[in-house]
Amino acid sequence: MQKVYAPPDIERRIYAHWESQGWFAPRHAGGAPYCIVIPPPNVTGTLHMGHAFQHTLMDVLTRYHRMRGEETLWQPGTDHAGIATQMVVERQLEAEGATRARLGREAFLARVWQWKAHSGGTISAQMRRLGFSVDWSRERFTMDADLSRAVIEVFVRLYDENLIYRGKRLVNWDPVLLTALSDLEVQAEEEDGQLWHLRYPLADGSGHMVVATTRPETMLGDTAVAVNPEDTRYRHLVGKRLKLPLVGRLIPVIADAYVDATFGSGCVKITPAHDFNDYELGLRHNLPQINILTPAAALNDNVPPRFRGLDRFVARERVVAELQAAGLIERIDKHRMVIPRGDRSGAILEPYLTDQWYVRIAPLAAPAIGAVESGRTQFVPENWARTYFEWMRNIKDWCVSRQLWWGHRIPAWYDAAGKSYVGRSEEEVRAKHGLDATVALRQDADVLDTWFSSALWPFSTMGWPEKTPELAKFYPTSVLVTGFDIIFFWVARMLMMGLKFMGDVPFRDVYITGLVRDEHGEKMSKSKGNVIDPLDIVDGIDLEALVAKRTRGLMQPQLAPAIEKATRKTYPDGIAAHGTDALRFTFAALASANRDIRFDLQRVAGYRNFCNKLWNAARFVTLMVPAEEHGGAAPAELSMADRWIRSRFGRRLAEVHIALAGYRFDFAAAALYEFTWDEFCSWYLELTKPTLQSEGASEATRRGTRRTLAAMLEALQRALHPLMPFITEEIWQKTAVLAGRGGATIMLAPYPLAADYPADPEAEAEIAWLQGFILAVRQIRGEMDIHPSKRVPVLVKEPSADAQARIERQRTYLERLAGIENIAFLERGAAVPQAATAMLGELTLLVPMANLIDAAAESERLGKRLAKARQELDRTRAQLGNGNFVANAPPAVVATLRERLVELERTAAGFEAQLTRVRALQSA
RNA sequence: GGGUGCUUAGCUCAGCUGGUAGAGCGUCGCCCUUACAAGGCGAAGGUCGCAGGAUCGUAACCUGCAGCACCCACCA
Repeated sequence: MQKVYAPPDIERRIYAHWESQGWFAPRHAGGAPYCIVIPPPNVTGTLHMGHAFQHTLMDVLTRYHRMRGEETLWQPGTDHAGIATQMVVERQLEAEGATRARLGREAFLARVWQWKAHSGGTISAQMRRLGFSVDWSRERFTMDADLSRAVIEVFVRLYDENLIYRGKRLVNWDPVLLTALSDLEVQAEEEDGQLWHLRYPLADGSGHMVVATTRPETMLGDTAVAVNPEDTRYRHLVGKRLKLPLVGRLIPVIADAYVDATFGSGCVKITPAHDFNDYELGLRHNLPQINILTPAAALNDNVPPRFRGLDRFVARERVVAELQAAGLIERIDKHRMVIPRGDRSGAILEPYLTDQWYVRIAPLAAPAIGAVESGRTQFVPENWARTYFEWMRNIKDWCVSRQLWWGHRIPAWYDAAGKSYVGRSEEEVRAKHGLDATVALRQDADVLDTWFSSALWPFSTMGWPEKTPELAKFYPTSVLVTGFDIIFFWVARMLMMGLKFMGDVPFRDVYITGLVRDEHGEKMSKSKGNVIDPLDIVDGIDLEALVAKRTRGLMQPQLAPAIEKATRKTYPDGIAAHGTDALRFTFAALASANRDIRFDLQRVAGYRNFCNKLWNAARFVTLMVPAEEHGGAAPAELSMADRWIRSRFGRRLAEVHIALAGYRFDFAAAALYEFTWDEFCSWYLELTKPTLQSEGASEATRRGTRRTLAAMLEALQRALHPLMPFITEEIWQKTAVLAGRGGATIMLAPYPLAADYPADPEAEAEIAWLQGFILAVRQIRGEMDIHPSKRVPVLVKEPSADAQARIERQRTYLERLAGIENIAFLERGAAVPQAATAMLGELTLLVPMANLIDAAAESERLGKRLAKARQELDRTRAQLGNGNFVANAPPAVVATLRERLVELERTAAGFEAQLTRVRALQSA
């Protein structure tokens, strides 16, 4: 084995092998099914840190359950991501001087498919590099033929049950993308605006009313002015008419409780076609709806000719200017207001009157609420259920039609009169409604919201509406791992659709991960220039390439210099290669509950070092254990250390199993890290050296240690495998044979069970004592700056017979690990030499000072120790002196404290005695 | 206007059902000791945001406040 672990070549080779062997596919081995469906990333997208993070957790679960013998499927696939993908291709066209409209629908779609074919493999290539064990043979795409069929089937069935309808109403309209959006796609942002106070003259010339508005241009579409019915200032005006300025239309003054008399002037202009509240109010009062905008948000022909064709913002200036000129603006206030923007385009949205398809959602939401209430699906952490309930209980009908080309075309056809027919195909529609070939039908031009198909993902990927064996086995899936940002978009909708069409929840658990942020806690985004490609952490990237990557293709190129500067500052040397396993372990270790993760490259470096540590531990084992060790009939005997490490391993495994059952990846990672580094490497490997390298031990004991060494290394690889698949496979391939274990791959080997490593309290107590002894001596050495290669003598003052026996038993280990030349006993009454002192239970350890230790330094050191012991002693005494405590605390707690008191008193007394002696020496 | 999360060592974070405050990184000291200098050994460093309360006892439970972050929401 190489001296330093070099991940890149090893990782690529291993993954290709796993995949070629078909080991990612579910295997029937008698275990229960376990299934995760991947949140399908955008097919043309690239893998970002959030994906890498979430996929790591999914892969940990997948590999863990697979190793436990469960029939495990991680279902991969990608999403067509309607708007996002269409926008990308349109931008490409724009760069070529072409447009979607000029190309035509068919050619445009061909172009998108072409782009998908070209860029669609990026994500899967990245996923392979990160070791994710998805079953590629089942990869799906939301626009595959069978998934599209599922979409149509769902649409038609919902329509047939009157759960989908078409209607003309106000919708959130994106005037740049020229499509309707759902409520969820609206980003409400607070921005600075103005509040214009306009004078509307009464038609009878008896004065005017002042209305306040943030959108003066919409006055051209006003059809009323409303006041609160209780508002005594205006009550007498209700029923009168106003002459709408610039337009001349007569509009009524109406009363409606919606109006807040205390805001603005207490009078509200009503524009039913361009405001959600006004729309509702207009319906209540039978007001006309005058649409004054074109789809691109310019003024249309329903306004006076001089305004026609003006963009909404130009029109605003014109309207304000004309009103101003006419003396109809009372005042203009600054005003903080909420502006709705499209989440993709960033354009200010318009409430716009159009025909759209809607899902009647309340009947679907009710059972989905019930499923979470009853715990059939559980959120982890559970507080996310509150967020879910909050939204679900106030849910509104879902606008599912989009005026795009890229997506699932709505299965509705219209005759010449505009009557719509919904069916699985034109043929079905004609047959069902008796429409022969002479009746011209044209299919609805719109497509469905991307999330409509995503909502079906847990069953559409498994062959629904057919009754497939996959559905029977893997539905409901075990857990969904995703971010809070798509609880509404996706999680809730999957629950609704799953319950509706499969009759059961789509997943048992929903594990909500935190967000991956940059080193300053900022959200990562291209425009901030703080994104990191996970593969750059894995394989490394030099500074120039990183700068280029971050500044290329910016929406706002003027940000490039700042981004470059920040990047050069944060990564002056670029990013070193850390390997996949280190990155994955980092993600797991940072995945605690309820917290975003602030990504810290230093942490990855730490876990890369951990990989190297593990690697070198494996090298040590290969040097110590000969290939022919295993399988021999020769007797073997376990040393205390052998028994100890097995016992410790069992305890750590128990922690890991509990942690993973509760999605505490950080706990699992910590347990394995600490076991590997602190217990296995720092203690156990060191303890094997005296056995294997010195003369004292019997051949049977040496054999026992060699076998334990090999067995523990092997089992440790299996325990670590879900977190660090590559290095563990590599080590396992090289060393499992030493433990008499074989197999084609570690990924199908059984996950170690805690029960196979039962606790051994005797060994744990003995080694704990041994560690205490060694640490005590090392502390003296460290604090006295004794050179590591210098061996020191140790005297044990008046040890009991038991202690003497113990020391004799462990003498070799103590001497070797603490750098002791020789341990001797100081009999009662014998002269106590000048020495540095440590207290270990009832034992006083002395390191004689001759030439080694400076009396002043030891005096200072003892003083510190004594002060610490006294401080604790005081605290313990005070607590035990509290009658209430003794009376009320559980007896076990009191007893423990009493023991500690005795211990502390002994320690303090020992230090005190020694301090007196050292001071005497000093003054002498 | 509702709601959620967070506040613990210089930094990033653990701390499960209340019973002597932990880790990683960083810092300091001594070491290239034959698995590993991407390492070994030792050390320093914390009024657990603030204020009340319940308790024998709280970083942890309750209440209030402050700060930070985020989500939802039709006040023109």
